[in-house]
Amino acid sequence: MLEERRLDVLRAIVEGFVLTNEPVGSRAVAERGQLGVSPATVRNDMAALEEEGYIVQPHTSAGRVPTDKGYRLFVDRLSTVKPMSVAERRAIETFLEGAIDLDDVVRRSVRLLAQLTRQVAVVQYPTLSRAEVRHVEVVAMTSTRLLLVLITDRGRVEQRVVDLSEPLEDDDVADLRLILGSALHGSRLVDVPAAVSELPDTCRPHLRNTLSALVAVVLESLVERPEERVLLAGTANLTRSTLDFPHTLRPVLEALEEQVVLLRLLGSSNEPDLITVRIGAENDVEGLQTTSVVSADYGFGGVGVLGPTRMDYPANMAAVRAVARYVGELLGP
Amino acid sequence: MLEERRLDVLRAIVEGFVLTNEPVGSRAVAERGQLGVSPATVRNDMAALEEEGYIVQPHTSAGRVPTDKGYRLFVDRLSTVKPMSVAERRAIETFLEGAIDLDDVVRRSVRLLAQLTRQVAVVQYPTLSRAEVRHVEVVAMTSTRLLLVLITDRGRVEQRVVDLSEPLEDDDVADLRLILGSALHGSRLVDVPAAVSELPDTCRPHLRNTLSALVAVVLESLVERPEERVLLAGTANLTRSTLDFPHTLRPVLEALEEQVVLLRLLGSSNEPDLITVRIGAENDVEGLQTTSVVSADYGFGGVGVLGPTRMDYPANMAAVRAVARYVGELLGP
DNA sequence: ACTTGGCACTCGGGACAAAAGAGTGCCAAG
DNA sequence: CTTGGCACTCTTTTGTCCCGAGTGCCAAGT
Repeated sequence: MLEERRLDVLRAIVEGFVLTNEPVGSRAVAERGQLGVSPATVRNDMAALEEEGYIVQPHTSAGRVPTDKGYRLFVDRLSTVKPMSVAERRAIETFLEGAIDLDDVVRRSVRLLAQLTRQVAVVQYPTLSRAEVRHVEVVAMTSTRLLLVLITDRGRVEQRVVDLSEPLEDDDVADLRLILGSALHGSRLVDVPAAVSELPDTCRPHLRNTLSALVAVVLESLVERPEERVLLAGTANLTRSTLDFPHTLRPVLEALEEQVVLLRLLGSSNEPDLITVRIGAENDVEGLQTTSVVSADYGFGGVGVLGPTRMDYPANMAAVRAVARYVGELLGP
Repeated sequence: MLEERRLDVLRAIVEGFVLTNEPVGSRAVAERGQLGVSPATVRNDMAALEEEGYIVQPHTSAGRVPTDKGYRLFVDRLSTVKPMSVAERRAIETFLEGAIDLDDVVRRSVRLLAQLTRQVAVVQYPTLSRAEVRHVEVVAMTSTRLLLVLITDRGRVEQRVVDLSEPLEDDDVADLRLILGSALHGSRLVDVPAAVSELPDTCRPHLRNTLSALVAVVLESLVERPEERVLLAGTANLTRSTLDFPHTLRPVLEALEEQVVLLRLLGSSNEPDLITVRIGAENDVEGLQTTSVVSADYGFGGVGVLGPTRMDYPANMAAVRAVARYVGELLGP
């Protein structure tokens, strides 16, 4: 059927609106859209598209603007992820290559992504769950306070302070280190809970309490609070669309301060190389219902960008995918 | 001389403007300012104050607004840090008490400070330089890659990855750990460079290269890149004064993304219990010339808030001081 | 059955003018 | 030195008008 052209009209509207930030009228669509039809024809299609809820007009004598539903159709059926130029790929590569550190990789990635897309960028620190324990360290800070340090194979270090109910000798500390070390060395973090849960029962009585405390901390820090962190960059880019968000900016900034919220934004898609797009109200996060999020998984965590629903989806999807791939490679082996 | 009343007029103007965000006229000063004089009298004083550059009028028929110089005089001579209520002190205390972790202390402090002042809050992670080395760990990630971990007495952990030019045996790793450990244990971080710089010369030849590499990393991470980090919260509060910053918001957000800039903001004052206020152009940081910063040192780093020059200085100074004190106590022993 | 040009209609926004208000500076008197 | 009065200056508000953009609908064309 002639749906074909209607979709082209929608595409033209989306692209036009993204470009100009102004409602786009039938004439503009007819001319810029490369369809060989007159404005009047376009108007008919637009009426139909509006009927079905893909576009709206802000007021009677204005052009049309895509709705969330319209953008959704656009990304699902009308947009192709536009491949990045060679120059861009090289830029990404060289920019990330200089990283000296796990933290540095993450820091550089967010900044890069923010710069590339001119949106707010979010990058999650590699999640621990698939990492292996490389080393366990128990250090006495005082006689009743231990510092427990887990070092993983990806160069990540987790630390926890443990307060003890009874004081401890240096020898005991060494013992604990040994016990925990042999129990954990080489296990993947997901398997750690199983590996440690029985430990207290099998050790010398006078260490039992202390070991229980340590084990509890290990379990807590790994299971209950996976301590997933994210890094943010490019909030200044929100002001570019300050025209869009006149006073909607505040709730957005507020939402972005919550780590939990950010994690939820990146959360859902665990399949690498799948790009997730959440448009407007599809984000059931308070304050972000006028924004869209494009995210992807790099294998050990997520990366994404956030901006107004009126964003250049193809470009942002491309950038997110590219960065996710590079980060994945960088942190993979 | 009658300077006395002029200062009262200035105070009334500052307080009025902070309160209402609108230029304040002679009538308002006369009424709200509790001085027993007529508007006409006030006008004379205002003319004088304007003459001397403490206030300006945005346009001919508007009230007066304080200049940076006016605010400066205000904080120097007219404002007393208003003590926090008992309830507030208790709130601070209980809020910070729940911290489980060094990182957690910092996180809670920023949030608290942002909430208390309704400004942007900045808290620096405790600087390493006065900390003592509690433990040194060397872990082999691969045969040519080591992870070096320094654990300090305040529960802070510094880590660095070191790539080696030649592969290493497990025994060697243990040796290295021992050598570094005995050299560093107990030294204050500032003294570490001296403690390690001679090490390579005194050890067995076949470890010399590797040890040099490690030492180089230690030196670099401690001296050249002190890796001072800061945490930020409350950026959303900037939008409250979006009326002040119509489009000045963008450069501010941009500036706040630079760690270096934030460090400079907290930087100068190393004396605990001294509150530093930098007003408007006194911040020689690009983009922050329309903002003021109130900061203090808690002993191992700085805390502060940033907001429009039109801010409630006494209240913010009180909050910053209170938080700095609590954080200092919390991290002190 | 679509497409198209024509046409009347709606509305937002810019231009302009007049009026209202706020606040000042200055002066002359207390 | 203070104060009330007053003229003056600007900004802000309000109101009106008009233009242009864009639409919807219709009747004619293919």
